[in-house]
Amino acid sequence: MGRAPCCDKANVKRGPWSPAEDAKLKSYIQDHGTGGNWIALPQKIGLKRCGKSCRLRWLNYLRPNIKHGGFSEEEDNIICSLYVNIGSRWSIIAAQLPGRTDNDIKNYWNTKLKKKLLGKQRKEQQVQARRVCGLKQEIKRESEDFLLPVGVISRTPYWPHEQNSWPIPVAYACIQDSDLNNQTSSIIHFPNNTVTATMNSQYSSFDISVTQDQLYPSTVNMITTDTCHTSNVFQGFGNFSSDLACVNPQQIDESMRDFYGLESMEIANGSTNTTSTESTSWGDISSLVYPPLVSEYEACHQRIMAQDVTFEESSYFAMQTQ
DNA sequence: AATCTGTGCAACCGCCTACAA
DNA sequence: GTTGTAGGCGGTTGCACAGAT
Repeated sequence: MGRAPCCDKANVKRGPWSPAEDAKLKSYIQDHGTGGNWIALPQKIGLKRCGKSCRLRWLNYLRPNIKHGGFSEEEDNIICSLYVNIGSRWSIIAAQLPGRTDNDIKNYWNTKLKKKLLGKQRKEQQVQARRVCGLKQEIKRESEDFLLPVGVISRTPYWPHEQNSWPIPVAYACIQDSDLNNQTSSIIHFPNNTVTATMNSQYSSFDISVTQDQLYPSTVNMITTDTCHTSNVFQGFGNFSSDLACVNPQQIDESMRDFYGLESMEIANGSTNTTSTESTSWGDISSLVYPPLVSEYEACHQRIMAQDVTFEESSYFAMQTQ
């Protein structure tokens, strides 16, 4: 049968640890080690504490070389970078920061770092909003001067969050090809790359290719049951976003979605759909740590190559590589 | 001076996985 | 193969303190 019960929960002390308890636990572990059995440890040293509580106290507070507070700028960057790449895997993040505990990093993130980043992002958004406003007027002016060929979108496309972090397209077109099963291609030119979206009405799907300086051509395919009016492709994308699964193996924190302009990656029915990568071991994650921009670019590129990315992320990827 | 509100952080809770019996 | 606990982890709670009203 199974092991002996963990502890008598009715007879264990809870709440803050006293200095005497700390001293007892620290002294014993330094002399004898944990013995590989946390549950038996408090009884051995006469502490009326649950073994789990002892373990937590040792790991988060009493362990030698623990650092508290005073996170450096470099540590901030590492935490942010890893959070973007792997989410709230605090123990993995802590493993990259000697002397830091997962609990400490978690608290630091929730109470300070998140707010710090949001403040930074709001400032950037304000600047970008002013830019977008000016560009919108410019595009509108230019499109009015243009003699548009059949199929070219003559309206400002729907970008779910263009007021935030979206890349600004410099040109876009919608082309209907009657020779290819009435496929409709939408081509969006960004300053340094091009996103081509081809709608295949037969299979209710989109083929999206992102080309960046001819170096990273890649294709993703998004199946959808939605319908998309050829004259309104971009509005269609806005709708599809709600049907797409979140690519990251964890739910991206609301604030971070906001930070990176990925709010539209909401998941249908409020579920936390993830891809098959969820249970993947992260292995050596050092490449994800630094420098952030390069690692995010590579991670995103890998996902695109694996056809495991949403349209929004493709655009985000395009933006990041500019 | 008293009360309210926000913040930081230690500790707990509940869940999952590995593994001993 | 099954059962049930230990260990580990992320999310949440609750308390102490500081600053604002």
